[in-house]
Amino acid sequence: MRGDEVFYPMGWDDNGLPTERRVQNYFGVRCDPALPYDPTFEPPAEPGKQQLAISRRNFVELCDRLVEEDERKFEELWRHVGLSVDWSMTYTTIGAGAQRASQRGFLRMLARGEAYQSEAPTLWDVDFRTAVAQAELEDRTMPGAYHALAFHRAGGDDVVIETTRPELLGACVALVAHPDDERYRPLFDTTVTTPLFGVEVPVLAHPLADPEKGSGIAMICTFGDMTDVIWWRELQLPARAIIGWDGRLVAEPPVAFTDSGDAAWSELAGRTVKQAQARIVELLRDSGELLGDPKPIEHPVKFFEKGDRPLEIVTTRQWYFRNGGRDADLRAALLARGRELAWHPEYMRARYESWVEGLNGDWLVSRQRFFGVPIPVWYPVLADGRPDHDHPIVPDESALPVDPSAEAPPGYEEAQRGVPGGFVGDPDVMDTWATSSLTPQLAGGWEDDPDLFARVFPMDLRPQAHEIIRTWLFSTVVRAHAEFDSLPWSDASISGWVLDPDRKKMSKSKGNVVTPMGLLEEHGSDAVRYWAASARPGVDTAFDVGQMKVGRRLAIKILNASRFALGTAAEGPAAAAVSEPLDASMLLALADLVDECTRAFDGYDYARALERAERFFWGLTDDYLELVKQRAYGALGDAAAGSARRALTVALSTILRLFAPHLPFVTEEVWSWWQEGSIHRAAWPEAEPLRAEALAAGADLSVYPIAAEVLGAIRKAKSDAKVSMRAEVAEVRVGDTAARLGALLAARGDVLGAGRAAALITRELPEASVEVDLAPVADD
RNA sequence: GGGCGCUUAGCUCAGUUGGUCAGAGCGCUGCGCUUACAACGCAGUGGUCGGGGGUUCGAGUCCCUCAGCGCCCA
Repeated sequence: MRGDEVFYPMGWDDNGLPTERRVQNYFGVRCDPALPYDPTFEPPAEPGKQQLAISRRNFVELCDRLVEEDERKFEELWRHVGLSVDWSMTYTTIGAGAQRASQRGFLRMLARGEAYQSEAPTLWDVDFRTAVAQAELEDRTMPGAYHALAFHRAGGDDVVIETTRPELLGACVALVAHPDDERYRPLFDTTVTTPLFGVEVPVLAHPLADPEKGSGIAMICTFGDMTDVIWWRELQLPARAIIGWDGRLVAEPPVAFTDSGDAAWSELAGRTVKQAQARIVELLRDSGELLGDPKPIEHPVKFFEKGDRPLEIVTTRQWYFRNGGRDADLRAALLARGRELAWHPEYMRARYESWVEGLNGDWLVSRQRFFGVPIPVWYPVLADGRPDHDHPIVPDESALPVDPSAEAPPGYEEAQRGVPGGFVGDPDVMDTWATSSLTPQLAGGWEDDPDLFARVFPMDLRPQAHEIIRTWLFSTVVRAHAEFDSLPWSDASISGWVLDPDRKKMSKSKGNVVTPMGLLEEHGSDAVRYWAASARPGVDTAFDVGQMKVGRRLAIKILNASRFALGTAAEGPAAAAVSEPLDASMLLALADLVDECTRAFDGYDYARALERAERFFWGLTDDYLELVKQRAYGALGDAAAGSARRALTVALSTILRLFAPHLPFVTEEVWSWWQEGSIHRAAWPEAEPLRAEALAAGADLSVYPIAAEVLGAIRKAKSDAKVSMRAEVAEVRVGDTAARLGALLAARGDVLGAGRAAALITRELPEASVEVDLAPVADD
């Protein structure tokens, strides 16, 4: 509407865990990469009680099938809503184009040293059996208990520590206390032996030990939490991992235990963390090394945001992208990008900054999953059969996308897979954010369509909700900064959430999700859009059917008012320009409205634009339409009627276009009654021509409001008298200042006509007043 | 623990630079079929703008402080 072509494709983020989980539930299957591909496989019609194990390729095929169905439904939904998406440009995060771009992006990061692999303690979801990134964590408050355990000191008293995770005792590598803690200072650099297992461990000092917590001295295990990782690294301790990828305690003790320790371990091996905790508490109680009863507490525990069990920390080899988490200069540069970006609303920038400032490591991008973009590297297999991770083999960019688990790297034959002197493919896929962080590149045809890309990148706007600032927004900034040394877009418009009617976040597990199609059918798309557009940027908004009804009423009002305005135009010719003071006054107010709506949209405040247009429109129908009705039908002569018809036509045309972005269907409908082409490609209204026309007629802005005010007083008098609005009025007496009376008299005919009044008497008074004498009602 | 946001009529919310800003819609009450509109219109009812303090001639509007709610981060 303002002369620019909008590049607005739709993208489906179909890659990743949510799709996998949905496929598992929908078809009743699970992926076992060890199984061979079955080209004839068809999922059962009904998911069985036991999940059916299928090959990775069969699993991915089911994912592809389901996302295709889902995307068809979503497209139908968005078309119904009236989004002006160019559906010919649709992109995904799992399609071949996305895989190519994502792998290309990976290889470029690798070549520049921004992607690297590292064997390190990693946050691990034992159910999904994958590593997860910092951005995917959430803290949940969980019940726990402090268990007081006695460590033994040669020739001295026991040392008592308190831990919430006694099951990790076998992984204990040291005790730690604060360097200034007088209670434990004498113990530093001595050793103690662990209860139950009898392992000798040192007592060390570190400032992260909190003297206020528990007994002030803690056991360091590999690994109970991220603090353990820091202690382990900084104090150069050995690793004694006891939790496997499946979340169960490993079969063999991680270090030599005493004989009784081995016996105890045999009771624990193979148990889940929870089972192991229950058993070890019994064992410690029996041995007398658990002092007193566990003290229940509530404490924050780290979870994968999509996970059901607390995260464990296991040591694995993973791929990382540099994102400023370990590099102060890069962090500063990304913070500067955050300041360069225009945020709507402005205060959302704080979330970006606090996130970037709080990063404590690089971005872990490899996932031990199946439905995703494969990490495009292979590794040589050494003579002893081990993969040589230090010398990854990369494909040529022209060969992308590649699947290293199905294709051989350049210079190798498939027969060499897994054999010494041959190769193995990296088995992992990338984090879904590693692909969706490229959405501007995917949508704009990065390297595939250089002409398009040059025209659309960097883009203007990222619209998204606030909870994924740390993931989608931030990761997209990271990638654009790395690849193009620029922001991916100039502006970000951050929306809130739709909450359920009780202002709770909708979630599948709570079962309070409302899907939109039924509402669109019940209330109409314009009505649902009206409700959505009424929520101010960044603010969560509760689902409100009442607001939708208001929106529907507004749409119907637009139809009716348009019918009237165009109906009067059919009664006779419209003037070339307005001449009546009331009409000119209304046009002046309309010009101000155009300015206000334009300013609001320019500032991304769509809700304000809607609210102002709506307020003006209701005033227009309540007052202006009533005031000009008789004149428009010709009661005051052809010239006066022409001015009214002109004003109504101009006002209708303007208001429709102001509403068009919010209420695309009703405005398009009315537009089609009397205009060529789509309203959505019509020019956005301009204030100046309206103002010029009004001023040429000698406009006085105050005519319209005072005429409306007096009409309102007449209506009130009739309402008080409990008579029809058609009732005749004998006389209206208005007291006011000379200037306002002058404005009122300029619309005298309109006021009398609309009020069905015979006479209007004015007098100058310091206090404004309106008195109305109703005409006597004839008996019949 | 740090940060951000919110707290205005029974409900959902507007109130851009301090001066008709105490508003809208819903709800409720009453009236009305009026050649745009009865699945509607008109009119009315309704709030010490979270508490306290301060700046100012004047404060929902600025400052300080306290409380509650929500979110982000640690």
